[in-house]
Amino acid sequence: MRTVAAHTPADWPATEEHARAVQDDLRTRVVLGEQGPPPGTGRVTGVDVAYDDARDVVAAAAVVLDAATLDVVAEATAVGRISFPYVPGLLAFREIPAVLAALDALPCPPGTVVCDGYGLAHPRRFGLASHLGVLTGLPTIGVAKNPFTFTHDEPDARRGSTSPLLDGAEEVGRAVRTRAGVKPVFVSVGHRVSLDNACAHTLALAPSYRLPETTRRADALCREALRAATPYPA
DNA sequence: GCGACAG
DNA sequence: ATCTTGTCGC
Repeated sequence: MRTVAAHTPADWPATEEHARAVQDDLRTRVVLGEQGPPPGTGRVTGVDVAYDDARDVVAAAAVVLDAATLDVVAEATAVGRISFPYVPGLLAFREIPAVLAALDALPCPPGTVVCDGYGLAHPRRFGLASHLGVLTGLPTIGVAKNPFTFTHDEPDARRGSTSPLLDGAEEVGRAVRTRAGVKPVFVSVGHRVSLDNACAHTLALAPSYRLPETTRRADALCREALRAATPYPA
């Protein structure tokens, strides 16, 4: 497993206003017409990020799984300085530099990338998963643990049931029940994947727990990387 | 103006 | 995200 240094690009937005302008520019490049790779085939990569705000340290992890077996095929981590404060709607600017570094450190192609957070389900329709997809060209989906500012009806209690995630009358994603009787996860399209396919991927990746194996593995790994790397730079 | 708000 | 032990329940 490889650990690399993550660097915030020199032209990274320093203000919320600038960050929003970047989103409004990049959003035009999201590809929505493709269905994306079928679930259970090829590789699927989970990415996640952990923070130590007090020490200004961020750690990202990318974990590649065999989509058919959910076995870990490869892992990489990246450690750096925090590139942006947490602002609802601007999460990508906080997570992306470290995530890109972790993806770059992988020894193999990531396949479809599963993000912690949203894609299209976003105030400007350009959440973390969409942003990462546009920057990498990879198929991406967003799986979030909370409904953010959106509304939804409770899906049926059985595993596999879904209900629309709504911004007013517009379906921006779906609440997906990955475990019977347990709070659903909130799935949205990132880039080059349809919503139906994103939901199918999510279910295929979560046979035993609420969260997809991709995010569970990436979450555990980035926390470990944060513990091992603090403080940074050493 | 106030409250809500992915991670 | 992060601070944090035990505890109730399937």
